Parts: sequence; structure tokens; C-alpha cells
Amino acid sequence: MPFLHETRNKLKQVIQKSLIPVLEKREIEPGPALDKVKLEEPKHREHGDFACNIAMAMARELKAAPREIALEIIDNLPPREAEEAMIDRLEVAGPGFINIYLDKRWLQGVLPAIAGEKESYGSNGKGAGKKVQVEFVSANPTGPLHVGHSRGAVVGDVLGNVLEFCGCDVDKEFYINNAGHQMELLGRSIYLRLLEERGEKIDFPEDGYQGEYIRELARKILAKYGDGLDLHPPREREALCREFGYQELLGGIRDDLKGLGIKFDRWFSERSLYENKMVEKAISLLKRRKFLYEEDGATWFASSRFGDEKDRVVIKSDGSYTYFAADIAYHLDKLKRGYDLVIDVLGADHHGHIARMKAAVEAFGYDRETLEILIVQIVTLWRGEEKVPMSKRAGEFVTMRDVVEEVGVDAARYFYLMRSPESHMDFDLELAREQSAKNPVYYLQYAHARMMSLFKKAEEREIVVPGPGDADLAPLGDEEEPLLRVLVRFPDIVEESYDNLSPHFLTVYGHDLAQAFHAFYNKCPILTAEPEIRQARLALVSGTHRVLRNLLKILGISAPDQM
RNA sequence: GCCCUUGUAGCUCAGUGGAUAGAGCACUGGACUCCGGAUCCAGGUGCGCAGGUUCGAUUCCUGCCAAGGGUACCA
Repeated sequence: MPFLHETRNKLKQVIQKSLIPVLEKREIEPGPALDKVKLEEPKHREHGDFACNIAMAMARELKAAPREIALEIIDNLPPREAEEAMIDRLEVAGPGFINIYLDKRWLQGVLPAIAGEKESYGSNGKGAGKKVQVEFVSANPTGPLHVGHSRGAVVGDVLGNVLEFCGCDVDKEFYINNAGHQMELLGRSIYLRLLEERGEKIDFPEDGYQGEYIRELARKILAKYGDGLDLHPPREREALCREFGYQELLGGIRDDLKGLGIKFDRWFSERSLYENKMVEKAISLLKRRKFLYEEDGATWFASSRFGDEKDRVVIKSDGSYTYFAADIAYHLDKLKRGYDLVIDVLGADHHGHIARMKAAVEAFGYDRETLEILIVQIVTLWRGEEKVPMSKRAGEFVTMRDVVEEVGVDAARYFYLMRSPESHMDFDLELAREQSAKNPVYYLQYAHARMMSLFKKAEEREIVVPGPGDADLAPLGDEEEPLLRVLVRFPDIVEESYDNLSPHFLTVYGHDLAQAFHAFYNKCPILTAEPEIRQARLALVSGTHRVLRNLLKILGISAPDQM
């Protein structure tokens, strides 16, 4: 278990032990009170390395002033344990906090800890033995991915990385919506544009796909088949256009995602659900379990029995399945594959799916908590002061590829990861382009390049660069302290991301880490310092380097040697 | 109407019960004969409104106001 946990546990025990006599004196059962002992890290450095609020939490029950209780606790401190936990001193402060100050050797201990854990420093055992599936993007293959897909894509990808880093066995999966009405519409749209290209007058449907890419696909088909298309019966021509367009667009989607640094373990086809009768089977399973009924010629799933606000149609009155029916089958398949946790990353426009999908999970007899649906809020696109309209149907949209080309993969990923998933986010294209040199991601990467440059210079001067645990750290003083404190926090940040399924804690932390390093770098000469202090500082840089690399790897952002 | 999410500095956003609420951008002034100036240091007005729970609320609960999204036998 990481350094920080160990320290916290030790301190907790010390406080608990000191609390017992206070409770006994007043004849209070210690059990529940001891459980309330928690240690936090104060925001302000002057408030110690750790702080405990137990005196305030117990004030009412003990019928005493918090500060008095705190003083009593401090008086009871067992000397040997305190020594062992490296406690330097304790103070009662503010309304009744017990502030704990540790010996500086404790803080320096983070470097050997990093040396010991290496590329797994920051990880925790929480995911060990857990199988997790993360489904994200899952766009219709009816057009290129637009900028709105990017956010969910990056969040889903990094979420998977975080889970993996913490020991989970993760499958990243893309669900291809390649069946149904939207695909028919795609085929028809392409075919009509094709006719138009050949000079025919057409009546383009209002709900058809409008983008220029549809015409391009039509031209490609013409180039490939020419008049040979007419050898097919009219009905088949649309299908042919549909399949051609589908393959092309799906290929483009794969490429675009690759361009954003995203690789899926599995591409799951909606059609396969029909081909393998999985939709039929899933629906009949619901039927056997008596969760279906017929009304108005349609078949309904009684999802309201599991908390959904209304029941949902699974088979339309024309006999065809709804999209929801296929999605039910897909999720049943996921459940059967034995995942401990199934995560869907969806856009805010799909939030209505949460209740109905969880209802399905429960109807199949699984714990509804097995499915976690993460809603990523909408991105509003701007060009300076002007809002960019986003309509896939109208064909007016900025693609994911455009964004990556304009700002670069690293910046694009970092940008999407900076905000919490539930925040409504503004994305200003002009700003993203203009600021590419000052984009916050460069701040982190520059820190990395600087470290690499230091190591290189050291080599040139025949200075041995110690690993984080390979130097005498005693020379480190107040100037190095803030950086050490940031290194200590990393495992907590990872855990926070893991627990909340929110990658953004990591980018916020990354900024803090880079900031602490840059400040240290400006304040402390390293290679030009006296050998003893030089080696200690190099060990600190080694440790910082390790943490930064671990972080960037999770984020899927490159760590350049030079910029 | 109902449901979900969000209202924090001029702007974009962190802060999921603690002490003095933070960062970036923008603005102003400083810092290297030296390891990379894509850096560092300094400068500040703010938790939408009203109640409630709590020793203690920006954080949890309720109501109101505002913004975005959803509310199909579309996907």
C-alpha cells in the first residue's frame, strides 16, 4: 500500500489510542467514536502535515469544548507510537483541530517509495481481480465523428486507463449502430446524391443526411461502379450505397479515433445481435420473466417497475425492434460476459437511457449497480464570439479530425480532460488554435523536456544521476518541500479519479505538479550545486520525472524529450 | 408541465462537510553573464437568491430564479 495510506493509518491509530482514555473518563463506549477518527490534509501548510477533527465531532457527545478535548487527546499521546509515526509535534488550532506536524524525514520518504514502485507508483490495489468493460463513443456510422464525440471519447479512454492502472482488467468497446432506420437513410441519401451527380432531378428528403461527405461518397461509388450500378435492381442500389458508405465511414471513424490516440479492444456490431438472434433471445427472456406486455399493437417492457418514469416499446406495431431492444440485447451480452462493472459513457442527450437500461439490467436479475452510466455533458462550440451551429443532419459540423489537426492530439486530449465530465463545456476553436503555443498541456510537457535536458546535461558533465531512492536526502530543505508534497499526493489523486470515475482530477494535478517543478527549478540550482545537494536534488528530479511519466501515460499524452 | 446537468474572479473552469475559496487566460510591474524565458515572482473584486440540517455549508436537503439537454412505436 502506498506511502500515504501507511502514514495515515499509523496516525489514525495514534489518535485513536489517545482518544480512548478521554472516552473512558466519561464512560462512553469507544467503538463508534474511534471509527469517526479521520485524518485530512489541511489546505494551508501552517496547519500541519495532517489534521484531525475528532475533537469537534465528539464535542456534543462529550459535553465539552472541542479545544479542551483536543488538548486532552494530545496529552494522552503514546510516546513510542508517536515516535514511530514520525510525529514532530501536535497543536490545537482554530475551532478545535488537532494539527499534526511530522519530521521532514517523513516527507523525504516519498522518494524511496517512488523508487520502489516505479511505473506503478500512484496505483492502488482497488481494481485487482476486477473485470470492467467501458463502452464509449458508439456513434452512428452515418457520418464522420464530430467535435461533440471527442469529449466522450477521451474521457472514456482515460477512464479505462485509470481503471487499468489500478489493476482492473479493462475492455474498451465501441458499439457500432449499423442497423436500423438511420442506416437506411444513409443509403438513400447517398443514392439520391449519386443520381444528382448524374444530372437527374431529385427530391431530397428533409431528414436525409446533408453533408458534403455524402456527395463525395456518391462520387466514389460512381467512380468505382460507373453505370454498372444499373445492372442491380433499384432496391439493391440503395443497399449498395448504404454498405459502401458504411464501410467508408466506419473506416474513417477508426482512423479519426486512432488520430486521437484511442484504440478499442473490441468493435461490437449491432447487426451481429440480429444475425445471432440475440435480440430475439433477450426479448424472449424478458417475456419469460413476465416483464413484457402488449398494447396498441406494440410490445412494451415494463421498465417503470424498476424506477423508469414510463414503460418503453421494444417491438413496434410494425413488428420491428426498437433501438432500445438491440441495446438491451447488447447489455445482456455484456452482463453474461461476466464483468464486475459495465460502464457506458454517454452524451447528455442520452441521459434518458439511464433509468431504462438499469431497469433492463435489474429485470435480467443482475444488480443495477453493475451498470454505471456516465453522462458527459455537451460541448458548446465557439469561434470567438460566435456560436458554431452543430447539426449532423444539416451537415454543418466541425469534425473530430479538424480539431486534432488544428490543436494537436496532446492538446485536444488535455483540453477535454481538464473539465469535470458533468460541466457544460465551451470549446473556442479560435482560442484553441491561437493559443496552441500556450496551451496548458505544454506546461506539463515542458516540465518533462526540462527534466530530460537536465539528465542529458548531467551525463555530458559525467555526473551520475541517482534514482529517486539512491541519494542521501538529508540536504533537502524548505525550497524542495513543496515539490515533495505534490509527489506525495499522487496516489490520492489517482484514487479520487478511480472512485469518482472522473479523469479530470489528474489534469488538475498535472498542472500542480508541473508548477511545483518549475518553481523548484527556478529557485534551486541543480547541476551547478555542491555535489551533496546536487545529488539530493537530482534524486528529487528523478522522482518527479517518474510521477510525471506515470501521469502522462494514464492521460495518453506524449512525454517529449525536447520541444 | 415533468426529468437530468450546471450557476464560484472580467472570461474559461477547479474545489463532493472544515480553518484565510484556488488555477489558467486577460491586465500591471519585476527576475537569468549560470542547468531550456514555452519558466519563475508579485498585484484581486467572487460562491445565483431564500430557507433548512450541522459544532461548522461553496459543498448536503427544500423552494425560487437563470442556462443547457431530455421528455417518440428516432437513434
